Amino acid sequence: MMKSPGRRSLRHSLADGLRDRVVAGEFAPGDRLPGEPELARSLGVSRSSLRAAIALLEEDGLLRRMHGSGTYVTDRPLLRNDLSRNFGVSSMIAAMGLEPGTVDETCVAEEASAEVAAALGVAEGDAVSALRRVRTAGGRRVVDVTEWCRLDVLAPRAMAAVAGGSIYAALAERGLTVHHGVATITPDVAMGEVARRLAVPRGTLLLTVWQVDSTADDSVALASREHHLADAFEISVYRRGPGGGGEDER
Amino acid sequence: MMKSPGRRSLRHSLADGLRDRVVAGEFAPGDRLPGEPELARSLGVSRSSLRAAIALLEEDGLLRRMHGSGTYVTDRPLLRNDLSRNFGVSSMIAAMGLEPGTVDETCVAEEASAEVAAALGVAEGDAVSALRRVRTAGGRRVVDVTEWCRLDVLAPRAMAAVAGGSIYAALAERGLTVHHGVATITPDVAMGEVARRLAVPRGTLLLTVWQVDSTADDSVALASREHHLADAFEISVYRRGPGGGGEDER
DNA sequence: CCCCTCCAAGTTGTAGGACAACTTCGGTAT
DNA sequence: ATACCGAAGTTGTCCTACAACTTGGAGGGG
Repeated sequence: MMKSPGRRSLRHSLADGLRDRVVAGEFAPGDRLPGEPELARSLGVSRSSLRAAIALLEEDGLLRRMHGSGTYVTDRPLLRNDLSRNFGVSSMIAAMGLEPGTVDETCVAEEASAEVAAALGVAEGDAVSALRRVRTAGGRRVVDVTEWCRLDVLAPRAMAAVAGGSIYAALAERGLTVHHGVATITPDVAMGEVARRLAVPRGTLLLTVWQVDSTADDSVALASREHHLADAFEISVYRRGPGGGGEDER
Repeated sequence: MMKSPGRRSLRHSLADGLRDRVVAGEFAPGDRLPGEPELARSLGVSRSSLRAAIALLEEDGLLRRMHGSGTYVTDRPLLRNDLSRNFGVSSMIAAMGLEPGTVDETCVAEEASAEVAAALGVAEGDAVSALRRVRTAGGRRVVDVTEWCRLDVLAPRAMAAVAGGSIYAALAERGLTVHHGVATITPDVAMGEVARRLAVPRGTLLLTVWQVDSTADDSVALASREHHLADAFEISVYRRGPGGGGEDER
């Protein structure tokens, strides 16, 4: 039938549409959705596709299906900062209702550290593009971000053109849409340059997020390190299982 | 057709089976799986159910489907500690190849703090069951865990019977299988009692995980706070999107 | 020999219908 | 009032067919 939005797979478009309707409040938490046959008819798609879309949202924890009963909206209010979905610091800040900003932005070509080199698949010491900036929320410095790219992916000049915007958007314009990433979280304290950039005393508690982003074909597009002010915002994760990952649990 | 394992929905059983075969190495990272029709026949299920199972694993980041080409195993090596799936500290420790242990275990009824009360849905100051213990990995103290329950869910006596085991198992025996949870992560430093229990100097960096676990019908079953030693193990998260959650990204 | 085009086979994506398994709720008999 | 039963509605699974897409190889032209 209709095939208006983008050309991602139909079930993803359907899932997005349903997600929007849920967050818009059309279906309140705890409500039961219309039956699949009816909903599929009203959307002009087959029940198969609709079910695939619902499965995505169920996996996200937004919906919950009960055999013989119906499909319900989860009671859980939307996570303030769901680390498994929200991408980009500015969207996290915006999600809290604060005005995102950028200061102290510098962009250079630098030699890759061992860690960065391993992530980007280059040799240690090779030149890579690096974009460093401090993100502000309502004028307050909250995150110190450094992002690294291979030179052939985004030259320093192109990286500098990002200018306060999202580097994901710049990559997407070059046909490199980030599909997923793996983030590692460690506690930390502000020292030296980081403390100065964030304008906090040495020893201030930080949450450091080291992340490697890849495209749909698993090629690494971006590596980044974010130093978050501990009290700036909460970082949450929706955890599934157990029961989805094998029966260990001694 | 056959319906051997458990009686969770078929697609979840299929997903578990496939996941096991992948982690067992039957399909190496980058490999292409057999076609859906063939795989469905060999498993004795319909292609619809198989597709639903594959969709789950794709959402987990384990598989990747490409229209017209095939279904591939993700290159990403299995995350050491995927916070969005691994449940329970002992399984995290076991996943690292270390021997999990428990020391300093105490179980009492105590008055609920404001935070605990809000999570469990009781009034502040009401009595709740509390289980506190230190988890060890290979003999080293790595996590200080406190878990709270409503009295009618798990009485202190029943909670004490857990004795070094998983509280999830104890809950499951009472028909309360934990279906999902929401974890909030903050950096922290060891102070006072926590430092003493973990046998580290004051000021040692910690990663604190506050978590609320719920059953399939969204009723809260358990709240917990874990103080992780910063250098004990890495905590990682697989992040999907962007493109799955609406087009913000200024 | 190299390169380009085109086609055929194989793959995943979607459609649509049928039935099974399950829940819910109201009616009915006890 | 209570227990039982059944009809209606819902999600779960199966089946077949076709559309959309990718891949690789055959074949021809340079």
